[in-house]
Amino acid sequence: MTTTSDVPHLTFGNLDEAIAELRRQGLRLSTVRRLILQALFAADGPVSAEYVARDLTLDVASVYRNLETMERHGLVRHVHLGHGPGLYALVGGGEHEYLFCERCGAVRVLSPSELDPVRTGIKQRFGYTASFTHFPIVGMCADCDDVHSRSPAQM
Amino acid sequence: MTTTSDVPHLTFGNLDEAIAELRRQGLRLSTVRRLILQALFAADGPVSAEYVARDLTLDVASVYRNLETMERHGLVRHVHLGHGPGLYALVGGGEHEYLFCERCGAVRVLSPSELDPVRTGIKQRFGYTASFTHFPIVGMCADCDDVHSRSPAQM
DNA sequence: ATACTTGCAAATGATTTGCCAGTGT
DNA sequence: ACACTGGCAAATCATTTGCAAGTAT
Repeated sequence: MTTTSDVPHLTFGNLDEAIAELRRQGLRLSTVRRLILQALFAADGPVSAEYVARDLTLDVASVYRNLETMERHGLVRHVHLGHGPGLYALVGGGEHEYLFCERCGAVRVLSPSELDPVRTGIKQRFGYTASFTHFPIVGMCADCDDVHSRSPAQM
Repeated sequence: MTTTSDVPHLTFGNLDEAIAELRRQGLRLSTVRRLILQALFAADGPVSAEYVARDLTLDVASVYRNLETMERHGLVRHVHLGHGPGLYALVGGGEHEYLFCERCGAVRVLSPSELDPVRTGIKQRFGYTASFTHFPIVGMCADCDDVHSRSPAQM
């Protein structure tokens, strides 16, 4: 599986901005919260609560609780790429919509503007204002499409 | 919450066709399987395993097992509309892609051709061949968009 | 007759909640 | 000081698996 987002996950310019926002939201800055933000900031894509907890030797429950709190306050967001746990990422600067290849697992992270033309088409045809932040656009990436049409072997 | 699919969920022309396909797949027709197919056929949209089990007084495990088997054989498919259990529907004639309003819960069921223009746009821009059968297009339906822009009250 | 299916119980994975001790402001 | 937060245990929800008895072909 290839991750097409070579650019490190764009979020707040730096950790301090995220922390500032957290305070602006009236949230306390606990050690655990700082650690979680650091972890999300360092990650090169969305990660599971379990991963964060294990990585930092924190209780998963605390991690879930904090992610949920920070999500309610707009600092964090989670996606579902297929089955398995939800994956969390910092909200911030740029990218938070997803294309997911169900064959190889490739995740392409996009900034909203990149999907605006698609969104416009959907709005015009169906009247829905679509968002691909919580569920990705699922499909087959170009590489897998090729492989797939060359070899008749089904997935 | 409004279900925009007024037309009964299109699948196989009738139950017998689904059963014929089941046999063609080398699967046995047990009482439980017939009941499940009937239930899916009668439903006006995708339903949870739990719902089917409760409705028919069957064990959820059996229902899951059968749905999974039939899904592997292409008779059935499941979607995730938000959190909560997966929702199952018969595959067949027509409609099995979804638009889901995350505000009011409205589900609009579409046949693939209706989303082909959207798919084409995605293919051209990103090289992905998208499918909205497993995850819907999530967004805000026209009604909710209106309400939302009129009243500043957030969801 | 044989292989596949069933219900029931128990296991698993993801996430949530209750509770009391500890910490941020 | 006081309200919020952390860890730990237990609960909950969705789904899966093991197993012995029952059923379809």
